[in-house]
Amino acid sequence: MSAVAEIVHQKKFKYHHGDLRSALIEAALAVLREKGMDGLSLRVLAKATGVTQAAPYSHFRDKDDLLAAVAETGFQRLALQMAEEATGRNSVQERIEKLMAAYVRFAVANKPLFQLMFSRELAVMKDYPTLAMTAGKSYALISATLSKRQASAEDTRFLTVMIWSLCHGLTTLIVDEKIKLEQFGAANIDAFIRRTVAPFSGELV
Amino acid sequence: MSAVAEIVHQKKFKYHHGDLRSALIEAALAVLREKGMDGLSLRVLAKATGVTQAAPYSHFRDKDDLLAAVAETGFQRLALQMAEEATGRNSVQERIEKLMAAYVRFAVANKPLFQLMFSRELAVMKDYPTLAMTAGKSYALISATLSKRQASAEDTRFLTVMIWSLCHGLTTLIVDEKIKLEQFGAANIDAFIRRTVAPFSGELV
DNA sequence: TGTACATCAGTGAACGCGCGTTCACTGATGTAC
DNA sequence: TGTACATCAGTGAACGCGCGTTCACTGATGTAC
Repeated sequence: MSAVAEIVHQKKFKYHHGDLRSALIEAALAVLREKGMDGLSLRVLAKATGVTQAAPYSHFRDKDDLLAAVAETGFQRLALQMAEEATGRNSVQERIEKLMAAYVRFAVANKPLFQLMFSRELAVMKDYPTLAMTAGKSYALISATLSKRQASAEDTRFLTVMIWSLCHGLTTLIVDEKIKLEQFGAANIDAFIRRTVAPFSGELV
Repeated sequence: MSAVAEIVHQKKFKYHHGDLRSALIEAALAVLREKGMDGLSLRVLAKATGVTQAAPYSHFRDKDDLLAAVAETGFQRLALQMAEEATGRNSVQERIEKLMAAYVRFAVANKPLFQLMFSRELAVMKDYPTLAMTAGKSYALISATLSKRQASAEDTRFLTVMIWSLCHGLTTLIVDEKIKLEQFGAANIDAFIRRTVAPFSGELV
């Protein structure tokens, strides 16, 4: 194969990217991690995937569409991480603690992504049904754990909201730097959570 | 006074605005309420206060400086609303419930402002010492209430974090529309909070 | 009371920027024959 | 196996926009005498 043919061959592969859609989402996650929400523009993503700035429009209706897809990936990973961390734990309290720890850890490790997932802009995106479904997975994990107790469905529902609120509040306060762990003499997230959950542990039987 | 003189007189009052700084903050609050965070630009605020787009720079170093001042106003109002709602209540549990209700209500009534107050961009703004101080008032209100119980200072500190997390989480989940009150058959915020706080009410003695 | 002057809040024009989105197009691909 | 053709992912140039910030300036104000 001649050098020119080789170039043409490369060109061939370059022209039709192969999986630009996934590449864009992956690039978005990387940009979020490195530059935060403000650095996230379609043009940047296009450049990052080696493609013209108009190319993303072949895969996403507009920027919101791309954002929704990124958020959905985020929710999937969050749920996965929570599920993994809680496997093998049988005590309800221990499972809850692990779920919460995974939640906090995910958010801390992916601050801008977490911010995007729970941003108000995204609330408008209930036009994206699969996103809503994926977003519900974390809730479902907590709810399923709590329903192992002997309690009415309604009781479980309210306790789920409470746990999720506690978890989400703790997480956002940490992520947004309104609470500093060191401030409370907590060595790590797990200890801090255990301590914070302690007051109402009686409920988790 | 002649018509011309009157115009000059008006002009006089217009040129030196009088209290542009306050006017800008007030305008910002209005814009946030009506258009949300995205509509908030210095140019818009300048126009809203009837002033040139460069005028704000006489009162604020840059946009962040203005944003910090707006957020501080928000924190002041939040703390005020919380303190007002809790006065006259002596039971710790009742006070906590009222403080939480005020917190949620404030956030729901001022979604974009609340969003700004707790946004990560603002976290970088710890260069604004008075802002940090004002932001701590809500925490202080909860902490003061809880310290009325018979418990160690450390115990109080952790319970404060827990209550604040619960409160803040519940609030943001409601504001960001991840939780719908109706979904849980709650008639109003107070009932919902009472129900959510119930599980660990034993701690609040 | 009247005048000279320093101060500084606000003007108006301009800067450069990155953004989302559109458009007519072209090149690569896979399929039908 | 080879050719014609429809499809559509990606190109490259351009659109209009609003933004934060700067700059030399000017007009109003209050103070010192």
